[in-house]
Amino acid sequence: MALEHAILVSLLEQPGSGYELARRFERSIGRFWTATHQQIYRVLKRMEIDGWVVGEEIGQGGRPDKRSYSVTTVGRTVLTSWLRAPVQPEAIRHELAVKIRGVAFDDADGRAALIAEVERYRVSHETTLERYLNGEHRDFPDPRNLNLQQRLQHVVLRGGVAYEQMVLAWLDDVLTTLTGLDH
Amino acid sequence: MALEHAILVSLLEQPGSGYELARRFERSIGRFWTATHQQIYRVLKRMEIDGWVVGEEIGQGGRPDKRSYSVTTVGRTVLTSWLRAPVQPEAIRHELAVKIRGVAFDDADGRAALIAEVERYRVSHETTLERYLNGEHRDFPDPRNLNLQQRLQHVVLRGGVAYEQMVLAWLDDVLTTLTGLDH
DNA sequence: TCTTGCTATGCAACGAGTTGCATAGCAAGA
DNA sequence: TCTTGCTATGCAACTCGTTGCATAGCAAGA
Repeated sequence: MALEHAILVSLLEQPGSGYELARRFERSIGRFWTATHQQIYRVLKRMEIDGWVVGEEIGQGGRPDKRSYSVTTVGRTVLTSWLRAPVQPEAIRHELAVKIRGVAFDDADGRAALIAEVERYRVSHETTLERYLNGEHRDFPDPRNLNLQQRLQHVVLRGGVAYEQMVLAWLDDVLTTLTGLDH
Repeated sequence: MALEHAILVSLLEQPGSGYELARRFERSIGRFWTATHQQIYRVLKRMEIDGWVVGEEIGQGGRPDKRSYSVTTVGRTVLTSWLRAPVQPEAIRHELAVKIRGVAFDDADGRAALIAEVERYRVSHETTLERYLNGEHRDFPDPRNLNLQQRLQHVVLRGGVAYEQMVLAWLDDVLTTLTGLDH
């Protein structure tokens, strides 16, 4: 129910095609709301029928035409009324936590394999954190001098940074615990 | 695809009925993997057909019979092979982050409403953190003296605590940012 | 006595999300 | 020249997850 709203926010920040939205979801918005291009195309079509967005066919000579979407006043109204609705509690699904508890029922080999997995997983989170920090330096070089939209984007990015740092610290705790099992 | 595995872990820790599993998912396992009773009943049935678990009908005189499930050797094998598979990156879906970015396209009223929402949301996370800390004191009073299973459960719980503390700190950052917009 | 709430399981319908595949032309490099 | 990869959109089939409803008896309190 909320993909629509994430799309509205993204299109208000910058109009664009389904394809462009899909790429943004891989980067910026996708940090806190994932979606594939399939979902996005399907939802965009429904949103256009409902009058939340309008698509404009743009021929590009050679390449397939693209439909660039922008938000209508109806769409804006939908968004603002959603903004005033209660925030739903997040549904956390952390596969690694299940695996950690599950490894109690595996042997030393399984525990060794999990340690290797956690280390690999740790590297990917380290990479994500670096990407966030680079983006922060690039997009917000002077945090004291930002407009309203940028300040809001910045505080969301700081949330991403805090999340990654927390995960890394916890993964260290996990590794210490796992290696300490066969003391 | 992973609900099955969360159920296997939960049933290995303690066999039980679909109903009991649903309650555990509201508490312990549900911290990092949510599921409703509907999902659990459906998946349990499929798991029994596939031979991962066996159900034993237990009459209780008066109340409806319950089916208590436990994990078969097949189920254990399924679990251990899943434990050795790569950890999938988590799909983060954080509605509040979308709303924060969206509030750039709303007026001062909308921003005031969001501040109230964030405060309400903060209280619920404070409650969750307290519940975790109480559980930690109750279940792990002497952290130096735990068996393997308890040490693994403890490190997962510490992850939950770290997550809630991170969220609370970030929400304070969000509130400062939001109230500072109309300086 | 009547209502509320708990244990215990389940159907049916729907909506959300994933996966595989298909089309189609252009650009860049091996 | 051939392959790979990118832009750009979409169908079809499937699985996952949610919501509303239904049944049924017991226990506890108003």
